[in-house]
Amino acid sequence: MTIPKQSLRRKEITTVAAKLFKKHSFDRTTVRMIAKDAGIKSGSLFHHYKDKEEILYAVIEQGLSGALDTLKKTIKETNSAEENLKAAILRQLKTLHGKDKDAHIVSIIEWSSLDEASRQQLIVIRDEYEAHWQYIIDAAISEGLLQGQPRLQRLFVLGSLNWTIHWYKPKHGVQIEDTADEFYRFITKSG
Amino acid sequence: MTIPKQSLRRKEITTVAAKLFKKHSFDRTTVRMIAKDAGIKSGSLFHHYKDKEEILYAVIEQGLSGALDTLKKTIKETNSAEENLKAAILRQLKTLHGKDKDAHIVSIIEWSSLDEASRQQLIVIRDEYEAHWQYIIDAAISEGLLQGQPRLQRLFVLGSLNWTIHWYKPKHGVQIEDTADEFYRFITKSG
DNA sequence: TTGATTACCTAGCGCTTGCTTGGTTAAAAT
DNA sequence: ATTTTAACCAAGCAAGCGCTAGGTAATCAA
Repeated sequence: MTIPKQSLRRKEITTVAAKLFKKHSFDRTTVRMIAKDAGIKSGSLFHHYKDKEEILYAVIEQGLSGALDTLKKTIKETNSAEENLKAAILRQLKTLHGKDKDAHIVSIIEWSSLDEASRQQLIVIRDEYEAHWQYIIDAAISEGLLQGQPRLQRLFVLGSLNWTIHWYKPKHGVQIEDTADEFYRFITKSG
Repeated sequence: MTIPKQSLRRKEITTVAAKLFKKHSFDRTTVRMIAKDAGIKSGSLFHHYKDKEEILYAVIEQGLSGALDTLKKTIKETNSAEENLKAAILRQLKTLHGKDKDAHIVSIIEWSSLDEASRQQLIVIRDEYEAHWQYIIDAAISEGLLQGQPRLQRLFVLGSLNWTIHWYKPKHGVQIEDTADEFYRFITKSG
């Protein structure tokens, strides 16, 4: 049987899989590749997961949960709407480009590789994540930092940030903080 | 032999493939699916293309070239930097969500499915496309419509627009023009 | 001491995949 | 009238894929 949903070993393998899914995509990553990097034989994977798709599910859950936790903390740690927005932008960029990036990037890119049932389960976390962002955006609009339709503002802001996965390359010299600052000025610049 | 690079039939099949690649992704679209929708047997596909990857190449080339032509026309038709920017935003959204969207969306999403050699060839069109956008952004900065580092401004703007492929659903009632207007206000709003 | 549980391995099955080979037919060119 | 070319089909091969079955060794509770 498979059953053990929260073992340490499973988490390790999930992290290995996240790295591969991000590098090669889900479809082009074979179970043999995952097994090799995890140091086991391919058949042994199915002791931990019932099928390959469950590995993707585990990766995406890890990515979404991690990002949600970070976002929650960020909101708690700040006081004004401006601080909130600034901090959330920086956190989002760090989530996408910091050391735990793999799982979260996979959760964005491979969402459509999940089957409908898995998506229905994970959408709960995703919705909560978006709701927290919406809260930040709404507050920013109330303070006059942003103007316009709340939902569209959130989609524009998050879209720009998420799109950085397609072009941002960390370099020594250019810090992610600089990009975050420039982006904050990009979306506000009213005062 | 394969040789006929610009036949009418090839264009038809490429369009069929674009639709499937957008709906199911490149990897999950089989040559048998493409053949069926094109009304031929799967083996016959290889009379028109040397392998499956060449079909993707054809789709992406179609998508990029189409978008580039449209962008060039848009720049010619307008006069001021403001008109230029407004028009380019609307055209970009129409390219992504209008009737010829498939090939262009595939050119964005499946870029990483190409092998290195194909990418090297197509990067020329892509660079020209980005250069035209940079021209529009630079002009907008000169006029004071935007502020900041030119390259980052372009990436932020295009990122937001391209990200709409993940959420925009055309509805009767809400027009794409409204979204374009709201986006223009989102990125400018200095005056 | 025994029995269950966890974590693996060995070996390979069955299926789908991209692609090939050798032919056919109809139209166009000579 | 004959040859060439373009566009297809029929049949199937080889490779790679996800996944399974049956077994072993170590750990741990009863």
